[in-house]
Amino acid sequence: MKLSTKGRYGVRAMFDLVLHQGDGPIPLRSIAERQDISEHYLEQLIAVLRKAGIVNSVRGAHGGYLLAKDPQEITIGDIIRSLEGPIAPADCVSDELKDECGNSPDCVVKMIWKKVKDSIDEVLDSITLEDLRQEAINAQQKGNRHGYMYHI
Amino acid sequence: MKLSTKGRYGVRAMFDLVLHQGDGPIPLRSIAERQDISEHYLEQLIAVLRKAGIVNSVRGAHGGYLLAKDPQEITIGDIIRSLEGPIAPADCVSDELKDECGNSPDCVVKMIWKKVKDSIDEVLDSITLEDLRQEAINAQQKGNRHGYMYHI
DNA sequence: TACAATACCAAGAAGAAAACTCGGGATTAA
DNA sequence: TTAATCCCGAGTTTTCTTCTTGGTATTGTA
Repeated sequence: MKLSTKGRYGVRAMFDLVLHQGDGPIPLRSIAERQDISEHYLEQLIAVLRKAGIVNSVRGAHGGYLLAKDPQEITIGDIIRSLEGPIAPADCVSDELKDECGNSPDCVVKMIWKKVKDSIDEVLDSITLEDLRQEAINAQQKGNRHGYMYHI
Repeated sequence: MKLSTKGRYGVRAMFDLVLHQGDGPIPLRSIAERQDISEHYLEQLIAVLRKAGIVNSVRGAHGGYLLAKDPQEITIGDIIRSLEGPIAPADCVSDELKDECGNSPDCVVKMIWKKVKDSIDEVLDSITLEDLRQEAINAQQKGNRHGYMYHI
């Protein structure tokens, strides 16, 4: 039940982007350096986020990436689902994947996975990039220099 | 964010056990056959559950496995954490694993993982084997023959 | 006492998935 | 024209999952 680096790196990269909002296109290299992530690997991840409509890219010199929407319209769930696929502890409660089990709506065990899935979705969909930005600002104003550190 | 077969098989095996409570020790083979799980593989999983104090074993002919506690005292969280380790989307919010990040209590990204972890734990710890047994009985009484099917 | 049915144990094998790495091509501001 | 950037596809390494193999130990029963 651990997220892969895709989801974790992706969230950190988007957090980095929202903190640098307004500075024009942010080059991938600078995100990768600040977050200590392999540049080429992050490139693959951000390509997915671009295709999902979460970031826009600007090519050429002085190019980079920008959030494609307002930060309050991008949820952590959007980011993670783009990169990791549907959040589901078992395939039988995944929106996309078909499960091979009988798919009885009353399966007792399936109800467990459904509850877990719903609770994760609820948390992830309730947090936006704007929320993160605000929290980072608050932590910083409290004098906590590490408040906006970029952790795994 | 998918559970491995360890956690999923483990829950199904324990669900199987609680449904056959009172029938004396249940041989692993019969659980494996009903649940369509490799017997030798399930053996490894149930060994973990035995060491965690969730099941007891009876050796020799007519031996098998029994729940070690009352079903209302065994939560799905107990089963899954035994088999999969701590439930945490990232190591920095795992109880057992040390994380290499700065471990700032105010890390904005870490707060996300913490919320996810707490919400999963809350769901899994709120469901006991007795709950599953009751739901299986209810589904059966409603005439739903598949109500207690053993899904992934 | 023999034997069949069980639990218990350790090692390894095959495959899949994760986590990168590499080498280039296309675009654009200066 | 050049340097900085995005874009793309393929390959590699490592780790993890999932399951298999081949046993040994224990115990009820005929």
